[in-house]
Amino acid sequence: MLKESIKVACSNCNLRELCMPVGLNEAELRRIDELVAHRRSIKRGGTLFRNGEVFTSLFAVRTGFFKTSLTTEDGRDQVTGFQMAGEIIGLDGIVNEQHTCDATALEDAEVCVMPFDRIEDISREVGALQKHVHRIMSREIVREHSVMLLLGGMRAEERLAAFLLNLVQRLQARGFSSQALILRMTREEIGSYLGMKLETVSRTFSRFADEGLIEVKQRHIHILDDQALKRLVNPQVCH
Amino acid sequence: MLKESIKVACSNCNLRELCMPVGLNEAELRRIDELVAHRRSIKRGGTLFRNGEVFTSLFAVRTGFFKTSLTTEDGRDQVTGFQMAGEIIGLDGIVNEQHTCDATALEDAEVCVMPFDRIEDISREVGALQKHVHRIMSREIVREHSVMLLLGGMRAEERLAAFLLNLVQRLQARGFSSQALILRMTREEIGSYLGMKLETVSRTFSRFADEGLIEVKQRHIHILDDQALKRLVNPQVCH
DNA sequence: GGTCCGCCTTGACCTGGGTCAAGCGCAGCA
DNA sequence: TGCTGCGCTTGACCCAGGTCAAGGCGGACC
Repeated sequence: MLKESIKVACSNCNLRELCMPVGLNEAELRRIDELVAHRRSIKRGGTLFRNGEVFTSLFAVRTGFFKTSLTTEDGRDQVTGFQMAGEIIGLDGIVNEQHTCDATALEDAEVCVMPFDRIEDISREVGALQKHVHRIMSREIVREHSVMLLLGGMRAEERLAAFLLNLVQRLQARGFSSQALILRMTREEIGSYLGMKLETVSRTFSRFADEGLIEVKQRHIHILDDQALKRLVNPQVCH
Repeated sequence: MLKESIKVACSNCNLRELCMPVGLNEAELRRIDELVAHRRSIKRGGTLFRNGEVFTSLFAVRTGFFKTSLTTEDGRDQVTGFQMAGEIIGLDGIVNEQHTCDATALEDAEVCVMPFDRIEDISREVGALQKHVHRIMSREIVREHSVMLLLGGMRAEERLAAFLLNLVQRLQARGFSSQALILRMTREEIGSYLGMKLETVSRTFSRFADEGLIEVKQRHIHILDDQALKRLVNPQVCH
């Protein structure tokens, strides 16, 4: 819960092109800099918000890694997403001004806090921001469509392959290797996200390793044959 | 593709409270009336838009019933939602100005066409509309979370029970019976949405009927014991 | 009124992945 | 340096739901 009052400026943040609209003029940039009220640090295992809490702000991940999850009354829970630097958390809270999931840090993290009424005010003046907010929400909707495809129609190995490819692609967009990655979540969390049990996640990793597609050492994954993974997700059209 | 130039006005549409913000003053109402460019009729089986088409407008369902679905390159497809009167279709297209799914009419239907740049223009002036657009998108995100929960963690009978309860609740909000409903979609489409095969949908309906929870006659469903259905979805917390 | 076709139901069988259980290995801590 | 516990792996077994196959039913069209 600790808040830092360090003056922050999106205009010279190195994640700017991930969080913010591009092509702004000087005046618009200054307005955008007012978006972030402050930053907030969350320790590994801590929560950014919890289901039921009142919604006031969106959060942009600056460093660290989060999961969002929902828990049903009868105790099952479902991971709805994993968020890394530059991604926005909290969109679910807008509709009823109340968060409908938990956001948990999977490692020590820092976020930019953007009060939503401020976002609304500024985006009424700065068209590029308005457009940007719409695109971010639409992107989330499209992402969830692809998760529905994954959960609804794919087999375990297809799901896991799609998951790895997606992670690595996002990491690459952030300047990391496209072969090596470190999983910040447990097998159980991966399983929850992908609709399978942790044992199945583990077995499927082992199978991929046996077949030479990846190397697995704890949470360190090395992708050896991304083409094969891609073929798994999208079995070539037979003709 | 036929377009009608009948002058339409949201301000006295009987679906207004479903599609539009409430509590507007006279001037705002007039602005809102400019949102809908025209109406469009779609015959049963016809498409409102298809994956890949350029995005220009959101659509509000006036009459009829739609499904949205995605098709992978290898031919599998996933129904991502069913939309009825008052609901908004097309949000997925905003992010890349291109639709990412197909929207198909499951019965003869009519929609209001709302050019998105017009929505953006007006919502920069009318705060209530801006808020409304945000809420609609957020609501879609939350809905998809609950579908992920359903696909990720529930068993076949829980999914189908949740599906029926959701449908009937939405119909009730539109003034229809909370006991009787007519399915507008095939067993296969239900199955695709719920991540199960049409045979399993059929068998599960039959099982519900045997147990006296519902009556099934073709696509006519009569709910006899909604409490039991609710218990299925949310097995009572044991204590 | 008959025929056709799409949609649905039901049965028999099979299998992917869930369940249960045992044990391993690394990180943190005394 | 050894202990403890969490996260992970692996094996054996089982079952929900998928697959394949054979009709049935009702609405549309001749």
